[in-house]
Amino acid sequence: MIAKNSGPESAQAQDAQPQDACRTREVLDIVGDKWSLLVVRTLKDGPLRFTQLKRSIDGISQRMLTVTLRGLERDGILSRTVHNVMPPHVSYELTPMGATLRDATAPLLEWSIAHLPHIDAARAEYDTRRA
Amino acid sequence: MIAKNSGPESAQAQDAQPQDACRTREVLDIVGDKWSLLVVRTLKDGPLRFTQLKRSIDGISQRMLTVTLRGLERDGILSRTVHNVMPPHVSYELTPMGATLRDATAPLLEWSIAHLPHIDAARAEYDTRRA
DNA sequence: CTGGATCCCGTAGGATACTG
DNA sequence: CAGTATCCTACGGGATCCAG
Repeated sequence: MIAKNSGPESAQAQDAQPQDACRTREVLDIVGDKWSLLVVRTLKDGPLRFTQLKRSIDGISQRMLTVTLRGLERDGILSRTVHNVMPPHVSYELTPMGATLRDATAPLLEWSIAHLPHIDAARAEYDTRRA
Repeated sequence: MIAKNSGPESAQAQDAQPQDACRTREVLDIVGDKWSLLVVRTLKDGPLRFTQLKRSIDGISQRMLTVTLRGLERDGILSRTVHNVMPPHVSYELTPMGATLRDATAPLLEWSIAHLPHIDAARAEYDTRRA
C-alpha cells in the first residue's frame, strides 16, 4: 500500500526549486515515452533477447523496440550484448542503475493498480456531469 | 475537442498480457504527458489560482495549462473551485487521491535528482563511442 | 535473428486572437 | 482573470521492405 508519506524524506525531492521542476521534465524525457517503462519492467527478472522482448511486450513494433532499446542503452539504463554464435543473437539486461530506476518506478506502479479503478469512476462521473 | 485520454478502450488492444503490464501504459496515459506531473508538483503545497500556476510553470501555454488541468480534474487528481467574488477567480487543489499520486512519484523524482548526472555522462560516453 | 531505412499518419502541443 | 477557438507544425510511432 502507498503510505501518505508527508515526512521529511519525500520533501527532499519536492522542494519547489525551479531546478527541480526541470528535473521532472528530464525524467519524463527518459521514461515518459510509450514503451520505455514497459521494457524496463519486462527486463526486471534478467536478460532477454530481442525476439523475447518483442513477444513479451504486446503491441510493440520492431522499430519502436529498437528505438526504445537504443535510447535506454544510451542512457545507461540497460546493456546490450552481442553473442557471436550461429545464429547470432543479442541480449539486453538492466544495468545496476537500470535496476534502481525499476525500483523507483515501483511505487507509481502500485499507485496505478490501487487507484486506476477510482480514476475510471472519476472519469465516468465527470463525463456524466458534462453530458 | 481535445481528447487527452482515449479512455479504457486503449487498454484493450494490449490484453492477452498480465494485467499489471497494461497498468503501466494506463498510468503513463495519465501523467506521462508533458505537463501533468509538473502541475501536480506545483500544487503540492496547497491551492493555487490559474495565473499563479501559469507563472510557476515555466514555458507552459495557456492552452496546455487549461487542457492539463481539465484532464487532471477529470481523473479526480485535482479539484477546481470557482470563487464568485470580484474579480472572479478560480483555484485548483490536489484531491486526497492527487496527494497520493504526488507521493507515489516522489521516489522517481529523487531517483532523477540522484542519477541524471550519471545519465548525462552515459549519454556523452555513448555518443563518443559512436562518433 | 536483429535491426536499419522509408513512408506515412495522428496527435500533442505551441502561437495567436477572441470572450465573459 | 480565466479561459475558448483556430490554425499549424513537429514528432511519436505503425507498416513495410530490405540487409547483415
